[in-house]
Amino acid sequence: MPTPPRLAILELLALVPSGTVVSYGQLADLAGLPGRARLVGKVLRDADTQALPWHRVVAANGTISLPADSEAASEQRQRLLAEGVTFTGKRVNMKQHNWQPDLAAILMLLKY
DNA sequence: ATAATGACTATTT
DNA sequence: CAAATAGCCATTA
Repeated sequence: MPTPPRLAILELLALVPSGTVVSYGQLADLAGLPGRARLVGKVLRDADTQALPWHRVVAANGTISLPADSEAASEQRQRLLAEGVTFTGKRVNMKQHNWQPDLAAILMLLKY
Protein backbone atom coordinates (compact mmCIF):
# COMPACT_ATOMS: atom_id res chain seq x y z
CA MET A 1 0.00 0.00 0.00
CA PRO A 2 1.71 3.19 -1.23
CA THR A 3 2.05 5.97 1.28
CA PRO A 4 0.45 9.27 0.22
CA PRO A 5 3.77 10.94 -0.59
CA ARG A 6 4.71 8.24 -3.04
CA LEU A 7 1.35 8.50 -4.71
CA ALA A 8 1.79 12.23 -5.23
CA ILE A 9 5.13 11.63 -6.89
CA LEU A 10 3.80 8.96 -9.20
CA GLU A 11 0.77 10.94 -10.30
CA LEU A 12 2.92 13.93 -10.99
CA LEU A 13 5.45 11.91 -12.93
CA ALA A 14 2.66 10.66 -15.15
CA LEU A 15 2.06 14.24 -16.26
CA VAL A 16 5.58 14.93 -17.45
CA PRO A 17 5.34 15.42 -21.22
CA SER A 18 7.43 13.60 -23.77
CA GLY A 19 10.51 15.52 -24.78
CA THR A 20 10.95 17.09 -21.34
CA VAL A 21 12.73 16.07 -18.15
CA VAL A 22 12.50 16.86 -14.43
CA SER A 23 15.07 16.54 -11.67
CA TYR A 24 14.48 14.40 -8.60
CA GLY A 25 14.43 17.47 -6.41
CA GLN A 26 12.07 19.34 -8.68
CA LEU A 27 9.66 16.43 -8.69
CA ALA A 28 9.86 16.18 -4.92
CA ASP A 29 9.21 19.89 -4.50
CA LEU A 30 6.23 19.83 -6.85
CA ALA A 31 4.83 16.85 -5.01
CA GLY A 32 4.97 18.88 -1.81
CA LEU A 33 7.99 17.05 -0.44
CA PRO A 34 10.80 19.61 -0.30
CA GLY A 35 14.19 18.13 0.47
CA ARG A 36 13.15 14.62 -0.39
CA ALA A 37 14.88 14.18 -3.73
CA ARG A 38 16.33 10.89 -2.58
CA LEU A 39 12.89 9.58 -1.80
CA VAL A 40 11.91 10.11 -5.41
CA GLY A 41 14.77 7.90 -6.44
CA LYS A 42 13.57 5.17 -4.16
CA VAL A 43 10.03 5.48 -5.46
CA LEU A 44 11.25 5.05 -9.01
CA ARG A 45 13.06 1.89 -8.02
CA ASP A 46 9.95 0.37 -6.50
CA ALA A 47 7.47 1.78 -8.99
CA ASP A 48 6.09 0.00 -12.00
CA THR A 49 8.45 1.32 -14.63
CA GLN A 50 6.39 -0.23 -17.37
CA ALA A 51 3.62 2.30 -17.11
CA LEU A 52 5.50 5.44 -16.10
CA PRO A 53 7.92 7.81 -17.86
CA TRP A 54 10.66 7.08 -15.33
CA HIS A 55 13.27 7.94 -17.94
CA ARG A 56 12.24 11.60 -17.83
CA VAL A 57 13.76 11.98 -14.37
CA VAL A 58 17.40 13.04 -14.32
CA ALA A 59 19.77 14.66 -11.83
CA ALA A 60 19.52 18.42 -11.35
CA ASN A 61 22.68 18.96 -13.36
CA GLY A 62 21.18 17.11 -16.32
CA THR A 63 23.12 13.88 -15.97
CA ILE A 64 21.59 10.44 -15.63
CA SER A 65 21.71 9.27 -12.02
CA LEU A 66 22.41 5.64 -12.72
CA PRO A 67 25.71 3.78 -12.97
CA ALA A 68 27.18 5.10 -16.22
CA ASP A 69 27.87 1.58 -17.45
CA SER A 70 24.53 0.09 -16.41
CA GLU A 71 21.96 -1.20 -18.82
CA ALA A 72 19.30 1.05 -17.32
CA ALA A 73 21.41 4.13 -17.95
CA SER A 74 21.84 3.47 -21.64
CA GLU A 75 18.20 2.65 -22.01
CA GLN A 76 17.18 5.88 -20.33
CA ARG A 77 19.43 7.84 -22.62
CA GLN A 78 18.11 6.03 -25.65
CA ARG A 79 14.52 6.73 -24.70
CA LEU A 80 15.22 10.41 -24.16
CA LEU A 81 16.99 10.73 -27.49
CA ALA A 82 14.03 9.02 -29.13
CA GLU A 83 11.78 11.75 -27.72
CA GLY A 84 13.94 14.46 -29.16
CA VAL A 85 15.78 15.40 -26.00
CA THR A 86 19.17 16.86 -26.84
CA PHE A 87 22.40 16.25 -24.93
CA THR A 88 25.61 18.16 -24.57
CA GLY A 89 28.10 15.44 -23.89
CA LYS A 90 26.75 13.62 -20.88
CA ARG A 91 24.25 16.26 -19.79
CA VAL A 92 20.72 16.88 -20.99
CA ASN A 93 20.27 20.44 -22.20
CA MET A 94 18.09 21.41 -19.26
CA LYS A 95 17.69 24.93 -20.61
CA GLN A 96 15.48 23.53 -23.31
CA HIS A 97 13.99 20.40 -21.83
CA ASN A 98 13.52 21.00 -18.12
CA TRP A 99 9.77 20.65 -17.58
CA GLN A 100 7.78 23.66 -16.48
CA PRO A 101 4.47 22.50 -14.96
CA ASP A 102 1.47 23.46 -17.05
CA LEU A 103 -1.92 24.50 -15.73
CA ALA A 104 -3.21 20.94 -15.63
CA ALA A 105 -0.32 19.90 -13.42
CA ILE A 106 -0.73 22.87 -11.12
CA LEU A 107 -4.41 22.15 -10.64
CA MET A 108 -3.69 18.56 -9.84
CA LEU A 109 -1.22 19.57 -7.18
CA LEU A 110 -3.89 21.47 -5.32
CA LYS A 111 -5.42 18.31 -3.99
CA TYR A 112 -2.38 17.71 -1.82
C1' DA B 1 17.17 4.36 19.95
C1' DT B 2 21.41 4.49 16.94
C1' DA B 3 23.72 4.01 12.68
C1' DA B 4 24.21 3.19 7.88
C1' DT B 5 22.32 4.00 3.15
C1' DG B 6 21.11 6.14 -1.11
C1' DA B 7 18.05 6.66 -9.13
C1' DC B 8 19.94 13.73 -4.58
C1' DT B 9 21.92 18.71 -4.59
C1' DA B 10 24.57 22.90 -4.07
C1' DT B 11 29.10 24.54 -3.35
C1' DT B 12 33.86 24.41 -3.43
C1' DT B 13 38.27 22.62 -4.99
C1' DC C 1 34.67 19.93 -16.28
C1' DA C 2 35.69 16.09 -12.81
C1' DA C 3 36.10 15.13 -7.84
C1' DA C 4 35.57 16.03 -3.12
C1' DT C 5 32.47 18.05 0.70
C1' DA C 6 28.90 18.81 3.28
C1' DG C 7 23.95 19.03 3.86
C1' DC C 8 19.71 16.56 3.19
C1' DC C 9 15.96 13.05 5.16
C1' DA C 10 12.95 8.88 4.79
C1' DT C 11 13.91 4.15 4.90
C1' DT C 12 16.46 0.02 6.75
C1' DA C 13 19.03 -2.67 9.56
